[in-house]
Amino acid sequence: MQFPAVRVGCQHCGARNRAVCSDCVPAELEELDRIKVYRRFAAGDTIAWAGERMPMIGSVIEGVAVLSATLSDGRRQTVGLLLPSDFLGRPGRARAGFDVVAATEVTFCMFRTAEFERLLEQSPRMFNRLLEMKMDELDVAREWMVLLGRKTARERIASLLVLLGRREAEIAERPVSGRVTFPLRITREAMADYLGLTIETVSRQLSQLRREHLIRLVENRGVEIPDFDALAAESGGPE
Amino acid sequence: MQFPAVRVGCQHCGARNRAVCSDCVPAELEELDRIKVYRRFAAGDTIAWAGERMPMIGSVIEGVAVLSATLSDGRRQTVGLLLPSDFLGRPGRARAGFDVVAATEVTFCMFRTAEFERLLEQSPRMFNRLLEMKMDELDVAREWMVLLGRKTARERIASLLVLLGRREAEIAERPVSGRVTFPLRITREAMADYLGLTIETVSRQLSQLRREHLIRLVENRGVEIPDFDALAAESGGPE
DNA sequence: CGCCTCATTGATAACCTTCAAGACCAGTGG
DNA sequence: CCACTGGTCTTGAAGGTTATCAATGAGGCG
Repeated sequence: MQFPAVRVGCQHCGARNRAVCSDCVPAELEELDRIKVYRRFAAGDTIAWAGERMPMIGSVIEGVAVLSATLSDGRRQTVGLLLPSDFLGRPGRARAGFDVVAATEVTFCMFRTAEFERLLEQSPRMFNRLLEMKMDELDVAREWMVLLGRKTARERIASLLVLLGRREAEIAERPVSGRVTFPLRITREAMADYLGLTIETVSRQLSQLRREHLIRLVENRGVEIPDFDALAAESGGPE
Repeated sequence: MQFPAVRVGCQHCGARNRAVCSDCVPAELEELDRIKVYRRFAAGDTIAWAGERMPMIGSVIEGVAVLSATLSDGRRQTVGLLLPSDFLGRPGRARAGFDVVAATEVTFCMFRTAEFERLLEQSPRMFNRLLEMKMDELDVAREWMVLLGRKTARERIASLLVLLGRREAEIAERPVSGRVTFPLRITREAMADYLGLTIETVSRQLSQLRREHLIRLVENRGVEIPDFDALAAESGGPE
């Protein structure tokens, strides 16, 4: 299901400093402003199906969407998180490579693919920014391959919480150490799909971390990390 | 250990039609020709360490290199294969994100990072090609995330053999069905690192597939697939 | 209240890893 | 020539981690 969403001027956009448009000059922003459309999706909505045409591409403004693949027998693996300012879509390719699903209510700032590609050609700044973002995504995907291939369930949970906590602190421009608190916006199922686990294992490992006072859970969806570095030490990182 | 390698003119380069330089016009090729250096590495050589400076970036001309991550306790996960024409390095970033290791003897066509970046700025064609290649890498990495997160050991082995068999058939320009034969160039350890398994599990699953006549092994390193589609059906693909 | 989704917890089982032993082969040096 | 060594691979037995199956609880909403 799709809802209309309030359209905000680019100058006041929350994703402005990190999105694909972040290096744009005022003239380019005006152009984007003219062709952009806001789209809001409810939690659970499928935004695009793997293999189907994607008529629009754009940035997440608010909320969380996921990229995921489904095997024939129903097994599912999330292969990417789309958080505010992240870009959805592959310019130059008409079809989606993966399912795109709204994990929470999510708002996109979208463009018709053809129009966006035309602007991209005329804006080396935006083109460059897109390359940077795609290379960042690639690094993130590869880090996640390490998690999926080699980390234990406990380490996977810790890694995810560290990732979300770090992202939260960055956005709030707070130090990423000591006490960190943030809302877990996604369900256990979404966590399991992302971590390559089952919801039961996710639940058990969260409980275990809670029993060890490495985290606290507030009504299932709020996370408090009393000592960020202590949790990070459980995430099986490289050093 | 590093060996000198014969320097070939770009016009006659085997990677020319698929590498980052594939869309370059003659003037750009001349420029690249002037600043390129060939480097050859022996199987097992470490080409770059994660976190260290990478003074050169460039394309694989021949052989296989892998990108991999190592956790503090020695667990290792391969996160990318570099095959001929693939690009190594992240323009704009001085340090390697992962270890780069020669899986076989491998030859690179390399450039000083700064010089390459300068050319990149002046060549929208090459810039565009680089973006395409990075987005391809991203899709491949995400497909592999599905394997690492959800597939069984048997499916992982089948997937790898199908991948290698398909590439072999493509290069030989033969149909990718019926009987397919190719050399396994890599060790069981390299397979295990790529598949997120142990060498024992790799060995057992290969033996199991052999017992079921889905594959034949010739002296441990040659693979014969009597019925490609039958093996593909064991790979746990999406449909 | 009944019904739904989401989450937790327990019991059991499956799969893969770990530990261990041995085969095979190539290279090396006595 | 042969013993010795190191590397690669296979196979077996045992154990651990996670999945599966099942029951229950908590919270939202008609």
